[in-house]
Amino acid sequence: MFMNIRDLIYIRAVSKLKHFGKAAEVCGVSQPALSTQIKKLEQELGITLFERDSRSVQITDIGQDIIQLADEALSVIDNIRATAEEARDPFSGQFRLGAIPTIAPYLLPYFIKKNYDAFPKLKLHFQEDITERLNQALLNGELDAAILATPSENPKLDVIRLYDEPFWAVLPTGHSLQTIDKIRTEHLPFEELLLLTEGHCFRDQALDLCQLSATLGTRSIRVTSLETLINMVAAGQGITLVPAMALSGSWTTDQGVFTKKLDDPNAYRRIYLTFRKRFPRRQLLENMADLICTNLPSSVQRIAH
Amino acid sequence: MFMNIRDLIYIRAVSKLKHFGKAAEVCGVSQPALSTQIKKLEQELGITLFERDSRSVQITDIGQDIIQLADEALSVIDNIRATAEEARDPFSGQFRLGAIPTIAPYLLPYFIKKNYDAFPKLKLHFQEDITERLNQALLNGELDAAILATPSENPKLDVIRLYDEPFWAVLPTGHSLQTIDKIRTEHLPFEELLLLTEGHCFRDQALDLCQLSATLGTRSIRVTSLETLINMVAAGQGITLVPAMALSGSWTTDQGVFTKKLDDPNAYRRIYLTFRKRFPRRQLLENMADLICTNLPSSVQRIAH
DNA sequence: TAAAAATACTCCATAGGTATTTTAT
DNA sequence: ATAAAATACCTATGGAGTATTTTTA
Repeated sequence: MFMNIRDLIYIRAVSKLKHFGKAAEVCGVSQPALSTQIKKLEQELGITLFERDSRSVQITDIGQDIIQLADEALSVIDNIRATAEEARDPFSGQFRLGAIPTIAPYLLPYFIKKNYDAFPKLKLHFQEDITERLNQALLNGELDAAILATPSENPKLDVIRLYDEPFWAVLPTGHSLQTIDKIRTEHLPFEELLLLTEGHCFRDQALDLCQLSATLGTRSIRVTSLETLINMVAAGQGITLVPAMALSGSWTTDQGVFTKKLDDPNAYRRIYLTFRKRFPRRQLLENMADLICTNLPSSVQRIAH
Repeated sequence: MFMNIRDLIYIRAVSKLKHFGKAAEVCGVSQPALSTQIKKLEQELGITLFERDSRSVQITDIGQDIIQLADEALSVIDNIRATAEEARDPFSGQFRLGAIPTIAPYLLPYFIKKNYDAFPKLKLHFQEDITERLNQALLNGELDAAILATPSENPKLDVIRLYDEPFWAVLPTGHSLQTIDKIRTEHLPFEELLLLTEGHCFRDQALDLCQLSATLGTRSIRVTSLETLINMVAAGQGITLVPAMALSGSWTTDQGVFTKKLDDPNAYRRIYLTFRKRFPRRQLLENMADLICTNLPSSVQRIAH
């Protein structure tokens, strides 16, 4: 014996129609079913809601109060259904997307407009941070997905592969390598290599490619953006590597640098959409990944699914 | 499959404890019971409320919204229970009492204070009107009870007998009847009789006692209060009959009238507490009737129950 | 007599229990 | 290996149906 949402619907119907039989019909149940349920509710509450005989139904004072509250409760319940109904569309609601600093400023401009066109009901929120903190945010539910260049090793997370992004060399104009047709990794003067500060995954990826220890390049001042790195190259402070999409702003020799894609099959990184395995709107993730892949610049290689 | 109040309690518990097992314990059910109910609710709503695995439970965005609404709904449900709980006391809430004009001004002063002392939580509302309209108000639920001098013939209504009220003759000082020791009905000069307007039951009761036709006394101007009637007697315009309690204001010969109880076993009227048979707070009616009976002036005869 | 609510009973859907499996750390 | 949720399966409660009775205008 426990008050039921259906009971509230029953007493609301009776209070409106002042007739058990008609109320039962409206509720789609038999008159005895409705009568017994109302009687049970009255017993549970210990009060009489309706004064009734075979001719008429009258609502008691307390019944009036209770039914007003029942109306309130039912309207909140309706609200629950409506809220759920609206949210049932996986392409609606909010979506919190993270991206690392060596991707966000280059990829998102492509992405935002397309995304809005494809999912107009989706409210996108962005967060730019380094891989570690994005992973953290994913795990504690502050983010729904993140665009990373690192395949997560956390078993709670899963990924969709997006694209492969080649590495380009950035050298000061007039550098001896400018005359070489195909620049390979081993051609690079490692002692001149400028890198982002620790924590940025691209730093590790570059070091990895060059088979250098992590301690190298720490002499440099703390650099947290690829733009700054290229500017440093232009100022003759060394050379650097950048991911392909960082060059879509078309750096030219006019600005004191020249750029060349590394002629090396290993000189690329793989970009992933990372998310919690349990994230419920999986379809949204798939569609969003597709959207990203079909709107990439030609400098990167899309991965088909 | 229909959303249940219990389901809302379950999801509230899980959202608080972030743990299905502990939530189940708090709810007093087994973990599988709670798990399956929540899963069914999620299916019914078509959304995921919790992201869960064997290590952790996280609330989804939409889950957060739904649980907030569930909290609202549950608080209204609590309100329903609390309201019912409070109203379970039949001596609380409001009570709308009617009384006829030949009773209300004389009885209620005795009654109000005693009633408040006996039922401090009861909010009394009074309505003074003629019998017919009070009966009407009783039947359509505008009144809970009425003090009448007419035993209701309506089968929906029931009565508790309260007291018998003798009739007194009111005559102008110096009237020939003043010298008679025991005034009997047949002594009265019917042609001098002043009465209330039609609709007042006391008019009919007086006519009935004197075995007069209803047309008599209509020559008089419209009088709707016993006070006025007595003043008219004092002014020498005739004689009248009044119910005993109307004289508790102690009219004296100084004011030009003398009063005498009629020496006639039929010269009284019976007063009833009238109410709908189905009125749920029967105990309150009984106690209120007792209260009235034990606080009457000696001019009337209480009826024991 | 007629109309409506209450009661009696039977049935079945489903909430809940126990035991077990799956999953992830 | 452990902790927790999910699943399987069985039981029992209680909501709903049909038939009938009671009530009252």
